[in-house]
Amino acid sequence: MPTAKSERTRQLVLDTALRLFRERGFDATSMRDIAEGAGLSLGAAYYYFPSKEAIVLAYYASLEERTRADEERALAEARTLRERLAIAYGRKLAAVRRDRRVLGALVRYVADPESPLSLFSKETAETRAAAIAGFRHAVEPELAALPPAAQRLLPPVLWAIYLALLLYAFHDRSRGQARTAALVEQLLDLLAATIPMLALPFAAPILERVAAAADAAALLPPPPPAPRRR
Amino acid sequence: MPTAKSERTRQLVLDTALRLFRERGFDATSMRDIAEGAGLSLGAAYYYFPSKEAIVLAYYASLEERTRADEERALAEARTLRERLAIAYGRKLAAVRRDRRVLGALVRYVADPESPLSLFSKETAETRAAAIAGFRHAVEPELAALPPAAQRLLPPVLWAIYLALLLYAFHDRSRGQARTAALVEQLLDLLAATIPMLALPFAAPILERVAAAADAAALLPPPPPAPRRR
DNA sequence: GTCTATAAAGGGATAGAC
DNA sequence: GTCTATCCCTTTATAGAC
Repeated sequence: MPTAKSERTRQLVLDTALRLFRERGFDATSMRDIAEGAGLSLGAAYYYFPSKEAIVLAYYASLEERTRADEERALAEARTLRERLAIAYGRKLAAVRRDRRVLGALVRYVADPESPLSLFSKETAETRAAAIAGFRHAVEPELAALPPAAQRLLPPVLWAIYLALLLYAFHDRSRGQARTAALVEQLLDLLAATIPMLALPFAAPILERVAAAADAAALLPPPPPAPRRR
Repeated sequence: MPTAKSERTRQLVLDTALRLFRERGFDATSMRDIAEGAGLSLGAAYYYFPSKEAIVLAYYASLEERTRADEERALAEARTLRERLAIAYGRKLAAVRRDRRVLGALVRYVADPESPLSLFSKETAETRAAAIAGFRHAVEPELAALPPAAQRLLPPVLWAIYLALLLYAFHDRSRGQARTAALVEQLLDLLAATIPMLALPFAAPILERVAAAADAAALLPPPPPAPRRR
């Protein structure tokens, strides 16, 4: 059971690390710098965080937690599809905007097949599922009108688009990430216009094929969300 | 000017490193191991390669070079769109299949905004442009029939799909990468069936919008490929 | 030009004493 | 919980042999 003092020290290490990361970048900040900045020994810093990347991960986790409730609330009030998508995409991109350099340190791990932090690892399965569920939540009202294949495909596809957006945002050095913002606006227009079109007859056979391909690759969450008639 | 002997030694370092990378993985192999394995001093290894990642990069470059001509030849003989896409996608994926662990060491850099090896860095612009040109080459015969927006979009989009496939392949631990192979087959069917559909009237407005969004984000190669009438 | 030998700076991570 | 001491790593550097 962590004492209050321990919790304070941990927070001190975290805050110091984040400050240094923001000032100099992740790679240019050593664990020795962090320990010294926090007035601790190197060993003490490692007592709280098993590795340097774990510090960034802790920051990411707290960010995730803080935005979740925020997002739920905003979603409940949103009226149109576009508004709901804007919320789903906007929240975490805002965090990247504020802290591109720090969160960017995680990017290298998410694509690395050997890393437990990888996008597709067992360790991140829960986060992944939660994120996809978030997108499902955002398009819930539209789902019923879509064919079954679209119902299964849409949330993971929105998530994949989100990953691509994140990648773009991390590389976006424009002022205030203006480019990312412009891209998101255009993307939202596009999605709001095209998602309803998935219900049109010509889309069905294509969607079936895409779903079949995704299934062959084990890319979709296994159980189709049991469509029920009332 | 490198002598023949120097070239041999360099190759020896490269071969030894690749052997060890394959046996133990990139991270678990130290430069000391490589030097020792090649019967050289540590300094000699650094004489040939400025860093450990440079060794993997040299391997990647030679791979690229060897496959390029191969691909050109195969493309010239291919008849259908599907065959041409199969060639464009198949070659490098085969290399990943043979050497997932080694090439996987590069994956962490391609998404890292701070790395000069990043997908979007100036240093990799040439490779990027060449890859996109390769996909343009593969769909050349179809392009003329498509609307201008589709002509601009298709090659970079095929390249983006290729990146996603690579990501999938690097994480694919199934035997002989059977999953990736299955996914590619399905994807080829899908692309061969849908690319011609881009010429249908209903597609034009959507394509225009996508192109506008991509332009706002500076995602497309600047000059539209000057369509000329004969 | 091609190396050997050796050292040292600076990093991440760990062991074990207190 | 916190410390010091230590290990092993990458990378740079240097002096000199062939």
